Amino acid sequence: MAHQLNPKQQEAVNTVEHPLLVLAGAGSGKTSVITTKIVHLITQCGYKASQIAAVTFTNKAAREMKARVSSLLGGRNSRGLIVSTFHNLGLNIIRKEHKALNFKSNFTIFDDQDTLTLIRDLCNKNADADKSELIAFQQKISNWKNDLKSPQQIINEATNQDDLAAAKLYEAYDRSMRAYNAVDFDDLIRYPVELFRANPDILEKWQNKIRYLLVDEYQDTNTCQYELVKLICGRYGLFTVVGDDDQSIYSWRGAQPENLALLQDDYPNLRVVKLEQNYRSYGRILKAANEVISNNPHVFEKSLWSDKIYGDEIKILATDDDINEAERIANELLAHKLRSATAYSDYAILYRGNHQSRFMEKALIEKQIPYKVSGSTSFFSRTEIKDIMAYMRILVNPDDDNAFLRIVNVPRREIGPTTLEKLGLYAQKRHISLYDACFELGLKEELHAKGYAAIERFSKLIARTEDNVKRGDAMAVIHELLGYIGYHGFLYDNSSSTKAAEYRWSNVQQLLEWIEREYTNAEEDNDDNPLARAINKLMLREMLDRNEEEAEANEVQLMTLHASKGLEFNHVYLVGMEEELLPHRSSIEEDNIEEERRLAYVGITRAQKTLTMSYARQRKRYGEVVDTEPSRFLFEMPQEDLMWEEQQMPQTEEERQEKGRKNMDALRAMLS
DNA sequence: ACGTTGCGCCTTTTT
DNA sequence: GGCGCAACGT
Repeated sequence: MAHQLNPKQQEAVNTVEHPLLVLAGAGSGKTSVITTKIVHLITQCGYKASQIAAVTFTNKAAREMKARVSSLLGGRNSRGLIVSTFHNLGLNIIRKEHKALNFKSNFTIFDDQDTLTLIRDLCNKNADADKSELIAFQQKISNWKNDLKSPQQIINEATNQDDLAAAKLYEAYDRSMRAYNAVDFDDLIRYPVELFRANPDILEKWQNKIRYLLVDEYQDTNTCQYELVKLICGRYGLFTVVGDDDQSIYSWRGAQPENLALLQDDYPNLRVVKLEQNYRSYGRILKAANEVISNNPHVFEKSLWSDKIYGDEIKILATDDDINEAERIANELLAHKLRSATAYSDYAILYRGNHQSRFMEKALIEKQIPYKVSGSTSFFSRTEIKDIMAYMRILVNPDDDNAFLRIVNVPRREIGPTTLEKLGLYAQKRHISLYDACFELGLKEELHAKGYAAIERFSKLIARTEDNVKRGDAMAVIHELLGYIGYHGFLYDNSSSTKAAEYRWSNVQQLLEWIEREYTNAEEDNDDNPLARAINKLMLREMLDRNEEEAEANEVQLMTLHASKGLEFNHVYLVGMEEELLPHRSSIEEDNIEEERRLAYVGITRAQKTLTMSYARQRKRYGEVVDTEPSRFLFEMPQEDLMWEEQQMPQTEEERQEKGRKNMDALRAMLS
């Protein structure tokens, strides 16, 4: 990392009086610029740390930035400095202003899975719908929110029956979310914007609080997020945004790289600084990256250069199939490590989709290579985790019917569909939540005695626990709750093996540890509802890969290309370089190759010293073996810098195993 | 009311 | 090759 800033970087830091756009190519030291600038604002320009906010898109980036700022500031006070994701900033605004927004202080966050179940429930009342349709609705609603369109607007604009039906669904969705006292990810940005637009006094309060705003990865902002930036910065536009249109890989999430160009219209006195010196990659890698991305159209022309050495050729491995690919990557990695005395943490294996990690993991385990898969959100889609989270959410926010339905009969309490349907009708009639309905006197008439008794037992359990949580030691209460409902035993009864049950229980333990940590943090902040705070943070996956020490551990890093953005590694393996994978099939169909090319560009530019790419001639897809073709992006790279490597594969299984043994022996010999 | 089994459906990327 | 979902059996 450059200690001394180059003139362009210095200019970006020193430009304080004007709104500033920094066009920062890959590896051009943009994080240095942002962090140095924060320090500059505090030490040279009279800003208090608490008047500055820096916003990023991922928790990882936020955490790293925070660490770097505080190390740069040394002993100086960084109290009150906001470094967070857009979503976290929005969450904090909503928490502080929940009254003006008509939310109770114990509101909770719905993730995509939760919103999908809600949409399914809403649809089932009208007609039958299949999954892809539901997801389409979900995306539509998300897009409308990101474009700041209200349900009313959408209903008014609808021109045909289908549009109208979708718009009506949006309206019902919005109503339900309010009734649940819940917000989704898009709402975390949307509500602050609506709030600021409708309440100039509240806006002014926040404008006074945040005097200077810095935005990282600005090309990833959507309309709503840009609006939030504009509102907070007001007409003086005291901000620095840093972005690179070549690294825009989130358009599927509503990101509008056009926001880069829009800045010039919205702020005529905008200054633009380009950072074009790359401090990361060897020349050959940078050349290949530049050549690939030159196939895309560009709004801002820039040419990245590097004064580093040229480096080794880029290796292209042609492999037989996905299993063979994983084995050979593992072998390559191991051989390279032994040759160059590097650490495992110098290596990263990058892929297009999460499912690709499985083969890699298997190969790495076989060769006893330590690794870490990062960015996988799958932990939170595990049933045991969703169950416990649902318990937590109902404790925080009893109006959350979604959470209620998930756990009302888990573990089994003899509460079946018939009882629940009657409960649901009753609640609907009175416009109250399912939980509240449990305590209504009239409910007893509607239900069978047995059903009512079961419901009563459940609702009283929740009420009692909720009460105990408020009284004090929440974590002890939660552990007691799990013991009372016998969740541990439930896992053992419902898992295929003891081993599986143990694993699932250890997941629960992990979750409880995270909750405890966030809970303690919230308590130290004197939060009035620490459990709510902790659960919402967990919903934003804030604690994932937070352990910086572990990131430093000696492990090979496995992650998706999306998750790799902003990171760098000495040696990068980019696997699955095939048509229909990268570029992905759906992107080919939607004619959106450009974003896939940027994805490839992001992957290539993660590499500092060596880059190896691989493709498999055959790959299992939907369980069926399919022939594949090498990715077009391989042919877009300068061929004189590539080294295509074929491998004569042993024909039989025995030969293959024999060869594997020989490899291992050779490696062991080298080790000793 | 609950558990099991078999069928058919996808599978991009994330806060 | 893994999920949810529907149908059936207890």
